[in-house]
Amino acid sequence: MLEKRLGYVYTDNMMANANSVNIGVNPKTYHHGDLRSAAISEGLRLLEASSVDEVGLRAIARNIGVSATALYRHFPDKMALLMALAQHGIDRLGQEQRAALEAAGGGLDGFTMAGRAYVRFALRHPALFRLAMNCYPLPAPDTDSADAMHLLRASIAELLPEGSGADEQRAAVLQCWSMVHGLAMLMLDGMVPADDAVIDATISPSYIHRQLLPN
Amino acid sequence: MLEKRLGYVYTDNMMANANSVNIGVNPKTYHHGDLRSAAISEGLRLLEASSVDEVGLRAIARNIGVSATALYRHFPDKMALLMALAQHGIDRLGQEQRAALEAAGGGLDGFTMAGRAYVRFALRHPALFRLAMNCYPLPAPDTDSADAMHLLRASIAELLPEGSGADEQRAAVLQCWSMVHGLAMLMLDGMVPADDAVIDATISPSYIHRQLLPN
DNA sequence: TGTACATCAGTGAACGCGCGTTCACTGATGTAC
DNA sequence: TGTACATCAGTGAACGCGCGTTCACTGATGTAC
Repeated sequence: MLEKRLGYVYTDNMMANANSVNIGVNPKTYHHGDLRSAAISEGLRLLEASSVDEVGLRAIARNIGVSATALYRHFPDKMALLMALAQHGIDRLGQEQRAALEAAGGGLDGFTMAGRAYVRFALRHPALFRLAMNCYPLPAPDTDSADAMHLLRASIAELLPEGSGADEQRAAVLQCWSMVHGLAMLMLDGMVPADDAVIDATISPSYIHRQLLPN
Repeated sequence: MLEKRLGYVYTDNMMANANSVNIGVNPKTYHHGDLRSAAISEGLRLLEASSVDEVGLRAIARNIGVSATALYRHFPDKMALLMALAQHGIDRLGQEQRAALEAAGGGLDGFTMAGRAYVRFALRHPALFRLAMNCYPLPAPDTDSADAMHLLRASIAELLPEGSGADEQRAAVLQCWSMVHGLAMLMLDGMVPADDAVIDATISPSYIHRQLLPN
């Protein structure tokens, strides 16, 4: 029994998560990757229920049933652990956006649904979303570096009227992203009620459509 | 000498700020209000150079030259102190927006300038802005409670085409506020370069104009 | 005018807390001979 | 096949840190008589 051998006290939930995280891990480093993914799973779980600054090395280690120092075999320091959590947040957000876009068949409606999915993700995972936004590095301005960014850019390019220049495209990208991101933050901070109907009314196809009209 | 009598070690800067904060204070509670405003001034000063979680009771008291416990004569706890700082942030932001609006003579241009002022304020006072957004209570949805909120609502109402309904107005308010707020947050978090030209290109009269077109 | 006294904004010591990180260590694993 | 050995993921104790908050206190202020 793996649990016994290493002295871990895994909960079922953690094992399930750890397994999903473990997919594709090099068998030779399986044991190594195991505590690492358990830590990340527990970090993500903590982020669901707490704010970012309640998630630390000690808290994660404690909940995993492992000494705090054990984590230093897998992360150079706390920052690295948080970065790993943030990366998961970015990935999940990107996946949900892409799924929403494709479920609606792309186009104006798909783009709208992707925006709504962004806000709903933020509301469902407030601490994870905040952490991801705080940690994610500045994507190079005009490259395909960030997945979600790329998706956004491609969708906008597709929707803009023919003959639109790079400047117009850039402005449209920022306007859409800002609006969606801003709505998410305002709702997270309690300045706007986190109401589903409000999301739909604010991020609407007609809004996007107007936004993409030629100047 | 006030400084000597109370044993405070005020810096010039603090006295200047404290005085401006003190305007209108009841003379009977002047001594009382004095340390209170010194604490707030120092808190605001610290927020200019640090992140929110480096600003605490002890840090403020230390910089003022006063024991940490002294602050408990003026604030029931740390939260109350942070709330007071947040309120100053809200007030200053509102003032700068109003000034920008009026300097441009209102209308579409004034509204645009107010939006840009919002983003620039956030970039100039990142920690204060974040604190204000984190602390500020949910304004009642359709009242005049929040000053900046009121300003925004009134401007939008003025700019919307005649015959627009309450729903359209509400949506337009949220769309504008979200976009501006989102741009501020994206720049604060380093996801978009904090570039003046980008602000102007993103928050433009033509964008606002399109946004206010009838559906 | 002088004195006794209540008020109350300050003090410093102490509390308990939880954090990130370091250190020397242990003991199971799996390999080389 | 059996044994010696290197590796390295774990351990628990300890470090220093800074925090918010409490406590009993002190001493200047200004008032009532």
